[in-house]
Amino acid sequence: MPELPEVENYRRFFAERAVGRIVLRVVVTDPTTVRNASARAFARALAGRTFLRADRHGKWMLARTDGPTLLVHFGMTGDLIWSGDEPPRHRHDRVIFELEGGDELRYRNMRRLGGVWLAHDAGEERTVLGDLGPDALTVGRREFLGHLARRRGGAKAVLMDQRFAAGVGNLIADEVLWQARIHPKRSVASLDAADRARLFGVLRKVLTTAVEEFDYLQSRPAWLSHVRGQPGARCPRCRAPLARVTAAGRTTYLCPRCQPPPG
DNA sequence: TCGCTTGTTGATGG
DNA sequence: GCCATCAACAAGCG
Repeated sequence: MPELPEVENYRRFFAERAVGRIVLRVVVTDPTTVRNASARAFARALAGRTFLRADRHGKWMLARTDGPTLLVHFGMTGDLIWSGDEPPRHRHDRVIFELEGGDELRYRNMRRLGGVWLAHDAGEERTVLGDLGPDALTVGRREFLGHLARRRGGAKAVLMDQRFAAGVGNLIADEVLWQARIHPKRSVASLDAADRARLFGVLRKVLTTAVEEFDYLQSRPAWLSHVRGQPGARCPRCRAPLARVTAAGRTTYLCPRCQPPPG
């Protein structure tokens, strides 16, 4: 599931359910999910701690405690599960936080892409998160355009580069480029001022909308995402059949009429 | 069996 | 050094 909008909703969910609560015990059912500590050290470091705040940067969730910070990446299939919504544990619940009062928060991930890390200070946090660009939801227009001016390469590759703007994944990139009428393989160097301004405005609009409507894939029939991947799908704007190509190494859907190819 | 999946990283070649 | 591509990781589905 998770690109920026999903992770932002996980963050809000975590803030509602876990912030202010004490961790009684941490159960690691899959040690490979804990990435920069042993399962035992990870569990011991968080036991007895209180979750103070939940932040997000791009696709990362950062859960602050009165001890170390818990860093969570959801990969392609990660999720947060609350025991009150789903009492029985599931085989893909790989880390379980037992909270004071008897509730559990569970990190579920079918595939093992993603995981959890601990950071004991700001330096460790930077090491784990890597070289992330500004968060794609909150980046300002000036900073966005400044970063864009220094980049070369295809528009989709740049949008999805976490060093450019953190949080944009394969689906959001397709949606943004389709709404902005920019071909995914178009070189960003070839974009004129109007293209760049449109790209920023659309990115902002798509992300803010998707964050507030968790089921935007279903609830926005005028969006590309609503029909993306369906056999025989047509452009919601002009009804032309969608094209399927590979760009930036990922399956990409676009409208050949609305998004004219480069050259 | 093969191909595909909303992610990231490292190797490789131009 | 930059950029594009591909394999690998991983588990499930059609």
